[in-house]
Parts: sequence; C-alpha cells; structure tokens
Amino acid sequence: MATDGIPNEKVRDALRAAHLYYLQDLTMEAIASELHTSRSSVSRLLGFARDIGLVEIQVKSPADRISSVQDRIHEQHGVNAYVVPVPDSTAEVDRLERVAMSAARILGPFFDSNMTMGIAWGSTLSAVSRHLQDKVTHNSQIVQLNGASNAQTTGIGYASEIMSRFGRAFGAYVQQFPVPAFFDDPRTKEVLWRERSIRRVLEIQKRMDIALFGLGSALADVPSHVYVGGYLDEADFEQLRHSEVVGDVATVFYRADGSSDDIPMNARSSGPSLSLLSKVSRRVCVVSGRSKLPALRGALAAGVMTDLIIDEATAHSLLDG
Amino acid sequence: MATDGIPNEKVRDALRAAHLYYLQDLTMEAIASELHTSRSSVSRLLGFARDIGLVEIQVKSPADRISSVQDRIHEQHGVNAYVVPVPDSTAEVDRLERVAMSAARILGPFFDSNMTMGIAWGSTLSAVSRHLQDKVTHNSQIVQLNGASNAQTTGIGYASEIMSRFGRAFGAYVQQFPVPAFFDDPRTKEVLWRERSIRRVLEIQKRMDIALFGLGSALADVPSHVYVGGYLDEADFEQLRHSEVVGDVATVFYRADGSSDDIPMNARSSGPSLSLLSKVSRRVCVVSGRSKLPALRGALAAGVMTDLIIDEATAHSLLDG
DNA sequence: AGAGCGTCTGCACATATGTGCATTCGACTT
DNA sequence: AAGTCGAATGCACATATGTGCAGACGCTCT
Repeated sequence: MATDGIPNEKVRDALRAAHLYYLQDLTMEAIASELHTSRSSVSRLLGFARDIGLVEIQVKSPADRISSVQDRIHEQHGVNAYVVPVPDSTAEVDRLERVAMSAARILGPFFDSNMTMGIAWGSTLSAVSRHLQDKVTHNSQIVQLNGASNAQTTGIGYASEIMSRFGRAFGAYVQQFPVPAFFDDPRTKEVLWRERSIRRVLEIQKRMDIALFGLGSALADVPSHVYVGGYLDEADFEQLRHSEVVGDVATVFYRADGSSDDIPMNARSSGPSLSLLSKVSRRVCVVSGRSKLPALRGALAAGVMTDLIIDEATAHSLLDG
Repeated sequence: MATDGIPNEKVRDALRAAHLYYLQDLTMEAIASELHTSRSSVSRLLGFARDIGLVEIQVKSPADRISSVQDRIHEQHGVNAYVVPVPDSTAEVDRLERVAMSAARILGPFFDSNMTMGIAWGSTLSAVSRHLQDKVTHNSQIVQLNGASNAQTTGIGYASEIMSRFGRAFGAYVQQFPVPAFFDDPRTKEVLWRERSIRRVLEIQKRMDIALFGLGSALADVPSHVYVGGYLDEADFEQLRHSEVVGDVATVFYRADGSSDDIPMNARSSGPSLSLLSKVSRRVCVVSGRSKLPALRGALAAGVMTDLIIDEATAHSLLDG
C-alpha cells in the first residue's frame, strides 16, 4: 500500500481542507466549522496535506523569461538551467540548503510512476533528500549509482539514508548498491561486475529515466564528502592531481576539458562511466557554491547533464568567467 | 504586448519573491530584507504574483481517488467529473460562487496558447469569469457562443463583460457575437447567417478547442438569466412547455431524453446546435444547485459535455435519483 | 479493571500575513 | 516653479496562521 498506516479518513479530510483552502480561498476558521473541528486542527490538517503531497505549488516564469541568466546558460552550454535566487551574503551552508530545497521542488514533476531514478550520494544529495516533497507514484524505483562503503565503514548509514528518503517520498522501491565506492584493485571490480546480483543493479541503472547527482570538486577549498570521508588516501590524491582531475560525478572523475579517459582512478570507481551516464535521457545536476565552478565547467564540457539547478551567484560566475 | 503597462522590474521582483516564499519557504520578513524593502511590500508583491498567475497551486487527489463520487459519475455518465466540496447548508448564491471559483481554477490548465475557447453567458459563466486566475497565453482567442441582445437592450454590458474578463485573464483575443439571443423570425437568422461578418464568427466557433457553458433550467424554481432578462415572452414559454423542454445550453433547448429536434425555438436561437457543439473536443459544463438537476440529466443524456464541474450536493442527488 | 503509551484535540499564546491610511516620490501639466 | 495626479512605501493595526502544552481518548498489556 502506498498510504502506509494513515487512516483513509484523515486523507479525505485533508484533501477536502486543501480544496477549500487553496481552491476556494476559505479561511481556516471557515473550513473548521465546515469540518466540525477546531481551527488549529485545520491548520495541522493542511500541513499534513502539504506533507503528503496533496498540494503542489508551482512558480512559473512568464513566457518572456525574466531570468535571462537561465537562457544564457542554455545558449552557452545547452542545458536547461534553473537558477535559484540566493543573496550573495548567504553563508555557504544556507546556500546549499536553499538550493537543495528548490531542487527538491523542481524534481517533483520530473519523476513519476513507472520511472527509475538513479541517484548519487554526497552532501548535496543529502540536502536535497531532506527537502523532498512527498508524491505518490507506482511501480517506480530509486537506484543507487555508486557504492558507498570504504575501508573504515560500510557507508550504509549515510548513503542509504539518502536513498530511503527518496524512496519514502515517492513511494518507490529502493535499490541499494552494496559495493565500495572505490576498489583497491580494478580487477576486483571487474570480477564483481560479473556477479549476477551486481549485474542486476547495473541493468537497472542502465534503464534509468533520470539521473540525479551533485558534483565533487577534487581539489577545491571546500572538499566534497568523498574527499574527507576516508575514501581516498594520499597516494590516490596524488594520482588525481597527476591526472589533472577537476571534479567527479558519482565518483567518476573528469578533467577540465570534460575528458575522462585514462584516469586510473576511474577503473577502480563504482560509479557509471560518463559515456554510460550520458545515455540517460534526463540528467539533473545540483550545484551550490562558487567552489564548484571548475568542477561545473568540466562537467558541462563533458556534457554530463541535461538539467542544471544552480544558485544565483555561481550561475553568474559561470557566465562571467 | 501581454505584459500591459506593468514595469518589468516589478514582475522580476514578484517572481523572485514568489520563488523565495513558495519554493524556499522563507518568511516575508526574510524576503523583505533580501529585496531591501518592507515586509508589507513583500506581502503585496506576493499578492501581485498570484494575481498575474506566476504562482499555480494544484490540489491533487491521490491515485486512490478519495472522492468516489467522481468515479461513479464517470462510470454512469461517461464524463470527467470535478466535484466541488460545499456544505449542504450553504446558501444557493454562495454555492454558485464557490463552484465558480473552483471552476475557474480547474479551467486554467485546460486552456493554453494557440487555443480557442467558446463561452456561453449567464449567471454561472459570469461567476466563473469573476474568479479567473490570470494565465499568459499567446495566439489564443475567446469566442462568444450565442448572441446576447434582446428587445430591450443590446445585452452588451452583461455578456461582453464576461467575455472581456476571460480575454483579459488569458491575454486572449476576444471575438464577440453581436446578434440577438433569439430571433423573432427564424428566416432572419437564416439570412443573417449568410453574412460574411457572421460567418467569420461561426467559422471560429467551429474551430474551437474548448466550449464552456452553464445550464439553463427552463421551468425550474430558480429561473436562469435567459428566462428573466426579457428574452422570451409568454408565448415563447408556452411553446417551450409544449416542447417538453427541460433545459438549454447556450440558448439551445433540449428535452429530458437529450433530444433537441423539432423544438421550434431552436430555429430562432443564436446558439450552436448540440450536434455542432458535440464536435468540440472538450466541452466543460459548470453546474451549481439542485434546481439544475433536470436540466443536467437532459444534458447528460444529450452527451453535450465531456467535463462536468459540479457542487457536491447536486452530484449526490444526481447519483441518488 | 487499571496502568502505560501514543495520538488527537482545543486552548492560549506566539508569529506571520493582510490592509487602511497618511506620506512620499516622480512624472507630467499648467 | 508650483500644482496635480497616481503609484509605491512603510507604519500601525487587524486578521490569519502556527505551535507548545495539558487534558481527553482509545488502545494494549497485565
């Protein structure tokens, strides 16, 4: 069942309240008397209705796009841009939070029944997962794009929490990917990739309709989760520097020109190769913060995304540079 | 221009405010400081944003339809039903008002650029027109379905006000139909229908993508606008009674079984014949109040509508009877 | 029956939002 | 330059909405 343990009656009331409030502009007071309950209950009921996704609010830019920034990004880089307004003064953390919230809202309409969405993991995705609006879908699934365990931990807690938040929000089946983020030996990966249990996941990945990911910025001042979680050692870093890596998508690395060939680390990565990724019809990238700029430029050069959700300041920098 | 005399800057701010408020859940206070203005201005800005249709709020019934009423109506009568929740105790006038408000909201998504919508006129349509949400469309038009003038007045004020409200809300071109609601002599109609200026309108009607109308209930306790506005005289009423008429759509009459042949009054009516109307792909009917029930049954029998927007009580009566 | 537990309710209060009004600002007229 | 008008602003107040809390209610378990 999609409607877990929630009494059907409550949903019915919530639906009715939402209808009266949002479609008929009644005040909560009026709705309360109509439902024979107190105003405060109505307030809570409406909150519930929003939570379970009975109410969808869209903000549409008028046909004559105000935010020409989005258009210019589209022209220059061929991706659909969603520029999230955030004042420059905002702290980096808040900025990510706000971009993530918008991303979660934008994502809603993208995902629907009978679809498969692949998601990476990291601080960006974690933030997005915390702001997802519920939306009922059927026969849909969420699949993890790259492994999360490392020498220290299984990484289960972090990555799988992201996964399950997505699964819960959409009522989708969640397919974990229980492999390490990076293998010590590329041959291990090759062997493991032949296992049926793994191939099943790889097959699902291959059929996904949407991919959702943030960007890792290898050597930026604000290192991404992959770079501080004990996934890589000093030798690995040295190797990345030597390969002139500027960023990664789902633990697959690339250079400033978008190329990702002959980067030894990729043979050890559990993530989907960029060429495989680019077969997905919709590839949504969420970026927040100027420190991601080099990684973003590389990712754009690689043509890794079709849709970009980005904060205002970084969007401007992207165009200025 | 679609964006009349509104300074572009205001729209930009409104869009930004809407984004921050609806998509990032900021408080108006926070938005005010971000836009360097006062909280009250933000409140007004958001109101403006809603007015010009930057914000769209949808209430979606979950897949497992709560309101089985809609489904049952669909099964029994083959039309898409939208049941508007209204308590039974509500006065007839308020009821119409609330149904109209919901209708206006439901209508929004139906109409888009490059479309033509034909509309009737009457108290129901008038109410709907007063609650329309703005929506920017291009190359779209609104066409009047039936004439509005009578022996006393040209009817211009009333009908054309409805028309122009629709036109304004959608930024659509408005095509009036400057003929009497009923001709005294059917031959006058025949002759006039050959005039090029009239044929032009008839051509537009023929190509419309949506038709929107209420129902007239001929002999009900609450007579419709047509029946009190001096459009018909006592002889006409007698004739209608004799023809066993139960209602009308855009001044075209029909019987309880849905038939409309051999009703003399129809030869004098300026409205589109039911057979012509039924060629329109989407035909939306708005009904409020139990007194419309006989007219509604007849209209359903005639298969005149594809979508029905109706108040709860009347919907129940429809199923019960 | 009665204790234990979690959920739901309405109250009272804390916040957040809407709006009349007087004032200011700018564009345009005389 | 002064005058006129309308739009835009912020203040103060009126409404509307959100939420902590204590009590009520309906369970289960003993």
